[in-house]
Amino acid sequence: MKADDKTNNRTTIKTVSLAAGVSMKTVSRVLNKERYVSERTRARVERAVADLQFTPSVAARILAGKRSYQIALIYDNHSPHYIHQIQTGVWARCTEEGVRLLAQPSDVSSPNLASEIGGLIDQTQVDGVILSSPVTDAAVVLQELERRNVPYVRISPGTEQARASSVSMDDVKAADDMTSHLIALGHRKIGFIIGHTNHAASDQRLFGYRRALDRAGVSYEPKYVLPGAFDFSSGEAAADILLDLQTPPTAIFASNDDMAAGVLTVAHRRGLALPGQLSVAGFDDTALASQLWPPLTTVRQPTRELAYAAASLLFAMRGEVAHRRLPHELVLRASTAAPAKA
Amino acid sequence: MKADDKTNNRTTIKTVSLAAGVSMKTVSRVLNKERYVSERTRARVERAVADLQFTPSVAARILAGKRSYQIALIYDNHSPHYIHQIQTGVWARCTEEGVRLLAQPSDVSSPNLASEIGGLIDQTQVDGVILSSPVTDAAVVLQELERRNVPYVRISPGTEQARASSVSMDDVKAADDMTSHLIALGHRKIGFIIGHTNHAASDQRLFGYRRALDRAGVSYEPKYVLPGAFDFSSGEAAADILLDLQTPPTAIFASNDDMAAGVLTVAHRRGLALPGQLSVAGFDDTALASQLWPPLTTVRQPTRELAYAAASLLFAMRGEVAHRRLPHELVLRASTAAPAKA
DNA sequence: TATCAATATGACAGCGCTATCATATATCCT
DNA sequence: AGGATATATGATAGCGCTGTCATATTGATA
Repeated sequence: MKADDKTNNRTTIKTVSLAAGVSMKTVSRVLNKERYVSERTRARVERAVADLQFTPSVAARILAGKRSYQIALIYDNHSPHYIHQIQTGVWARCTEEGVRLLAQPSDVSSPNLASEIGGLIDQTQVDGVILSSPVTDAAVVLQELERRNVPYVRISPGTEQARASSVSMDDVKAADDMTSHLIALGHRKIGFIIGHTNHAASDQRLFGYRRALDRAGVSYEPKYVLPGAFDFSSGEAAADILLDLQTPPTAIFASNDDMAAGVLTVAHRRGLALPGQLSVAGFDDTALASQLWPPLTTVRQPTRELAYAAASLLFAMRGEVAHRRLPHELVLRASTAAPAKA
Repeated sequence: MKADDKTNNRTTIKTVSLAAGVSMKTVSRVLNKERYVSERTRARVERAVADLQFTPSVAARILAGKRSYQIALIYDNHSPHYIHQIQTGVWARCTEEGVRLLAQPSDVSSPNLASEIGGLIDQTQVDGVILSSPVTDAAVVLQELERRNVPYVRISPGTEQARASSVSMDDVKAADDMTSHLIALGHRKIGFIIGHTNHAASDQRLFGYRRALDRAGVSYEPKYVLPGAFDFSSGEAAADILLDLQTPPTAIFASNDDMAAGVLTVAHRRGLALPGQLSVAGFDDTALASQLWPPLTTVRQPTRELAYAAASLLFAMRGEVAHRRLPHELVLRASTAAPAKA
């Protein structure tokens, strides 16, 4: 990349101060909405800023001040749709606040995760971090952030920790709701595909499934519960096993939509009538859910809203720990129905 | 967000220079891989850097130097999957280069698009920009970047411009290939759903479709060609119209996978046997394509690779304009087959 | 009117780097 | 050997802001 010849005619705070007839410091005060600036002066400065189309240099602000006007979003998630929602939500809130967002993909299984994140902080001096699952549960990361005294918020499906702020939804309740829906339709043999083990939500959803069965007096059958990894192919694999059972389930509840899509594919491949011979439910309400056939019954996870709320929490942070819980919603589509008579 | 008490014990280039027994400037030279540093000195400095876990402050570098070690990726695309691929590709190359990536969602239809981007550049002093479709074709943006002398690369499906570097795939050829595939299967009545009009690729794909028909001596029927907007519901709408025709097409080629998913849904809803009664083809090979039923025949667009190549081009830029074209690939799955006998 | 706090503004240092220029040493040629 | 280069290193001045401290200016209070 060619060295860009910035022939020093940048508009700086000095240019503005000259134009407005005040000191640099006063311009700085206006820019930062500090107290003790008279209305007249403020107006004059704002005028000059607008006329000159002045935009302060983030670099200089970071170097001189304590704030960097940047926060980082750290994620390691293989669902593009989920990440996109998270990014969009956080970004929206950042824009309102005039703060820049650095998106930082990472790898929770990397041995030097903590030092990578430490490096990021040193380099960019971000003044806050938002963590999305499963990085929310990487102890080394939390430690690193605490050691460096960097405020952070966890977007954490289902889990709250006393030490750090978080936003979450009630995964247990959501899975319970979905399972109860299937039971209400008349299903008694309900398969369940667990999510990836490094996501805290996976346990929560499993627990919700069991709780609903329990309450309804439906016996829990370990053979109906299989591990998955939140991806399409693990959904296919689990579905094949479930449908090969002597008494296969009449409904399968997958811990996310991708795995549910895998179940649908297997069902189609086997020529099953859907939803008559097999009901399928997912979790997340990704774009995928409504584009499948039959359209997928699922749980709408308020991802974008969670992300937005997380950023709000970060900006409002004053040292204390806070938690926000956002409501989920059962989205009933055509992939679930009463089981066919035996 | 609480003001982070940076109790000034930051490791700086000065700390390192003291430890290594050289001047600050020499440390800087090593950091920037400049010439004229002896092997012995370089080793000593690198040692000190490692020992102290030193990471230079991006802010100070930007302020002092000409480079900012940051580039921006500007996009406005409603396909999370596409954006994710682009981000991942660019990010990978940036990481190799030690450059930070700012992701900048934008809105091509916004009247102050140019000034937003101007502001971004002023604020962050990015030393290069990567544009993804459809921002690639927003004239105001290109002008703004040129005016400010910021190097940029366009990730531009199908279009090359003499004035700016770009990476692209051959959309015309790809659409031609797919259409030819359908013709080879025996289809003569082939529906086509055009992409969103603000994407340059849309025209290209349409042209490829026509060219293939032409070459094969299949007559072009305007009634088989409908507008779309690259989203699921426009695919559904177009499919409904096409399948309501007196002599409906035996195959439908949609300009992207989302619209193809819409076509599949309509076909299922109408109880058509797939692919016997209707072949469906998409474009992009998003994750969706293989998760639908039947799995979708589509064109694999090398999105990630395009993004990676775009970043490479940007870093290698020395003022001259360059173009790279990457190969696409026909992905044949179960959604296309010979038409059923009439 | 004198005294104090609250309000309003500015001068100036310095954040952590890189650019520029000066200087010192090694290597080459005729 | 004696200059002319190429190589290697350092001293110093900013980059564009914000923090700190000093200095008005006002209004409120006794």
